[in-house]
Amino acid sequence: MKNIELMAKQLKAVSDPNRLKLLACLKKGEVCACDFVDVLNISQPAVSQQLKKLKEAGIIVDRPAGTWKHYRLNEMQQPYIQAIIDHLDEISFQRCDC
Amino acid sequence: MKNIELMAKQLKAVSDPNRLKLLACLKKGEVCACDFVDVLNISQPAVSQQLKKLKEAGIIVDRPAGTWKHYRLNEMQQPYIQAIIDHLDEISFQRCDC
DNA sequence: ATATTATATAAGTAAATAATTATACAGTAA
DNA sequence: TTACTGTATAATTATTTACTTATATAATAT
Repeated sequence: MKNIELMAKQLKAVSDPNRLKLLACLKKGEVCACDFVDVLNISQPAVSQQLKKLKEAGIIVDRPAGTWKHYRLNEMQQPYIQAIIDHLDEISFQRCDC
Repeated sequence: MKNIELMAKQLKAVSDPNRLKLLACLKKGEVCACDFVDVLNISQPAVSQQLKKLKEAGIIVDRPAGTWKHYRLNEMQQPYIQAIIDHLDEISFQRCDC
């Protein structure tokens, strides 16, 4: 895949309000997948699908933790993705007890 | 419109290979709309529609010049858009005689 | 005025997107 | 084992997207 195609794919992954909110939640560190349902106010499968897109674009990574799955930002980002993350205001939310 | 919605709209405008190529062509300065048809290898109306999306997102501006229309990057960009432009390699192309 | 040229808009279409509900899968606990 | 819980996948649907061709608009030239 050409460079510009890869860039377009990554940008497409972040060009959605719900996925930007996911990134905003992740600015402080790891978050349990279950917490996102209340933040976005969409169904659990929808959250799962959005997380998948960010993961496939290499922007976030996951870590299984028993029944749960914790997500965090990839520590290495393309500069243009990092600039987007930097520009997002953090979103605070109610955490589950996992 | 909330901040994050505006951000998503701008990012959506640049999350397409053809529109990224348009920006890459514009890095050096003004370009006549007609030149883009050969660069993207799509129809003239398709080019016109893609330029419109970038313009509506505030990323490029146009300047009528007789029958022609010249496009250039907006001099003020959001930092996350500027980072994308900075990351693009310039594209050189055959210029028309307008 | 008409003809020509560059660009924009309209209408239509195939593919992609983002949600939904239903179901499957995986790990933990009894 | 079975039951329960968190997450992922499948199937469906409405909307959006990015083209196409055809047509309209606007400026220039004759």
